[in-house]
Amino acid sequence: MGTAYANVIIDISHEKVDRPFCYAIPEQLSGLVVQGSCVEVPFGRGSRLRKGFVTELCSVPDYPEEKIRPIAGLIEGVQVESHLIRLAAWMKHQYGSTMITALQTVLPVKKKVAVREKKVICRKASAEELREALVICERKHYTARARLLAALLEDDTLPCELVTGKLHVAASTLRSLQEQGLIGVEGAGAYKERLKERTRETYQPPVLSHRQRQIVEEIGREYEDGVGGTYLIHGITGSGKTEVYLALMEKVVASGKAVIFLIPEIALTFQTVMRCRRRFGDRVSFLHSGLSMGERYEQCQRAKEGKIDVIIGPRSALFTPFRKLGMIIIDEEHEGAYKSETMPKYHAVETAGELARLHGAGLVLGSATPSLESYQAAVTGRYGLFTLTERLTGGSLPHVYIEDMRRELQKGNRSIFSHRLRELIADRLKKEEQILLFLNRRGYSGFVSCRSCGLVLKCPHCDVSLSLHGRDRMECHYCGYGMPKPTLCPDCGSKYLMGFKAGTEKIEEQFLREFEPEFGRIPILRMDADTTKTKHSHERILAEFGEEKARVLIGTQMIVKGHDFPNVTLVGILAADLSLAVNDYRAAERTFQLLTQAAGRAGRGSRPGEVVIQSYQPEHYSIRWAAAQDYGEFYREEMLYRRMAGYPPAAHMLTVQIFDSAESRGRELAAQIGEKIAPVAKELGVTVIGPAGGHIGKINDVFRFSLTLKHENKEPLIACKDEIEEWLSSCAKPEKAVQFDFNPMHTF
DNA sequence: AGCACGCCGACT
DNA sequence: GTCGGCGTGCTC
Repeated sequence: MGTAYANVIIDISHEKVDRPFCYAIPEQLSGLVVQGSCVEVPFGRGSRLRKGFVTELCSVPDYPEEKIRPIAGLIEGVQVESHLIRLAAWMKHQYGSTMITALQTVLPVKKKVAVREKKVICRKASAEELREALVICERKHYTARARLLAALLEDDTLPCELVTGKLHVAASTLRSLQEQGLIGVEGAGAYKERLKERTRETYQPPVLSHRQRQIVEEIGREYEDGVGGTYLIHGITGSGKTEVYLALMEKVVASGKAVIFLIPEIALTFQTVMRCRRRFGDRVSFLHSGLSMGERYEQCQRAKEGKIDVIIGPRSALFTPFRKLGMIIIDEEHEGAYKSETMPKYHAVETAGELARLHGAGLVLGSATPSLESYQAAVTGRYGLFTLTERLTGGSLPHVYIEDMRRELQKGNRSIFSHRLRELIADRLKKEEQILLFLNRRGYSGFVSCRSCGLVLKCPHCDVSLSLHGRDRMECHYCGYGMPKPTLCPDCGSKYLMGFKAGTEKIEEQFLREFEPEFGRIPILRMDADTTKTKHSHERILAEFGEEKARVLIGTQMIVKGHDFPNVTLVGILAADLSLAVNDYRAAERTFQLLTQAAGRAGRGSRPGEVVIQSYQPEHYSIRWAAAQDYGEFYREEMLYRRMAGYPPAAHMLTVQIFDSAESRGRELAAQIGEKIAPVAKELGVTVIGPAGGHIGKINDVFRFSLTLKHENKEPLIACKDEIEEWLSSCAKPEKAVQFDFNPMHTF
């Protein structure tokens, strides 16, 4: 009898009860009640039965035993929530967090500020009866009732929030009036049942290429056979992956099941939205960060009621409560954005795998530069692998030049543009074709340093340098702290305090200096953290460039993701190796992905493109294979290094992150955790590295420490995590003090 | 959410 | 005093 109790989350839409309650499992239900079961439980003063879901089974109640009531009954049938609860439990186990936190990330938002299913109060009796009742109420000084009845004599239906709000009528008053049969409470849904029967435009899907059709047919066949497999579509940029996704989506929707389509948030372009709208009409829904709680709630409702077939959104779209899920599609599967930054730090690709398993659904991953994890799974046969190697437009792959910047320097070229890039830029400026200049460095913004003593101005709250914005303002990218740039060095008093401009800004300056004398005024757009601060500036800049309002676009990563500029025939990649400099096991992979993507931006139209990669270490394999557009060779070489060093996906890794506002206390906690797991780790053969200070020692006045655990398999690492979690709960540490990150995307 | 408890003002 | 409205807080 190990599981005599069950934690139950009551199915009421309110924050205050948005947590599990403990109930006893009666003997006749023993064994039948499982995680995710839908049960009836007595809740609240009057032992009214309410619907709830079992989140956990436990043997020891965490509540005074005499107050625990038994579960009244089991509701049969699979509810949408059952799958989500089991998914939450899986996430808690895999990534570490409390069950409540896992549930909160998975279960649809309880309405809170939501446009609560707008209810209306309506008159149920005749005006005559109402007037009589009103007279009685006035005599008895039932002021609230009188107010309501008087209002109902004016209008026979009133919005509920107006009644309970402006008229100050309590819910209990409403109920007693309802029992008297004077009023009725109705959902507004029936009230304003205006079905916008949007006649779906007769849509002609584009003709698929032979290869595209092959992929759709093969995955489609397995889908119809209920295989529930996982597939990786490795397709170069412009090879038409999206059309494959859309065709698959249509197949699944036609079979009566729903599709979840994940995209990295910034990749949701207007074109994607329109393409889906045309095919799925109002049965497709989009999820993005701009949605209010209410809108999100409404989408969940629509999904639950089966009014939506397709949801498109970032990783959180995974938790859309579809009753029947047929397929999950993840585009740009390698993107770091699919890993959650908050607890539980889940990876959407792995989580999608589990969700698909629970539903017996298919999982389709797509990328031009698959993550090593997915590609390994594909080549070892766990995933079905499909490749798309031809550009749809028929356009050939761009010609790629690698320029060794060390040699440029030897030849006396001290400019940031190599000789070849400069020639090609001049050529494009003459031909009126567009140029993309990509600086391979995220968040490389300017800093301020003293020429006299070498001091770099740092944020007082974080262990990072302040970046220069405009002429004389300094800001911290991590905590938002800002201050004016001092005129004198705060350390040595020297007046030679220099501001170094952000990378993109400097390139713009140099570009103009070198080319304006010859070509006159050149319209340039710049895209970086500085120019994309306001809300839609990101889209605006890309749109302007697309409309050819500028000849040149200079930017960091954000300019290379999924945008088609047919008139771009030259891509310059400056400092290709900058992303290799970071101390991170994924650096080479990220460099390869960025370079491949950037190169893929050239020659998407009818004219062939050229790409110049400038680097100080052109012999590096990630640069060489990116230039050759050879993913397979890159994969082989990179896997060799990962295997040698024991990094994912060759092995598994867990970073235990420790946060504390007091440095010594944090260091001590890290040491304690290290001691605590040492025996377990030794027994399981887990390698423990650290404790060590975080790569950035302090962010927002919170100090950071970490331990890194490695093992060939994931299970021993999970065991270590469980051990730490158990110890932590026994000494009542705040929940956020220790966090777990399995197979991290960045060094901590 | 929904229900009880308890305080407060107006009446048999 | 007592009745009922209305604010507050708890529900395993």
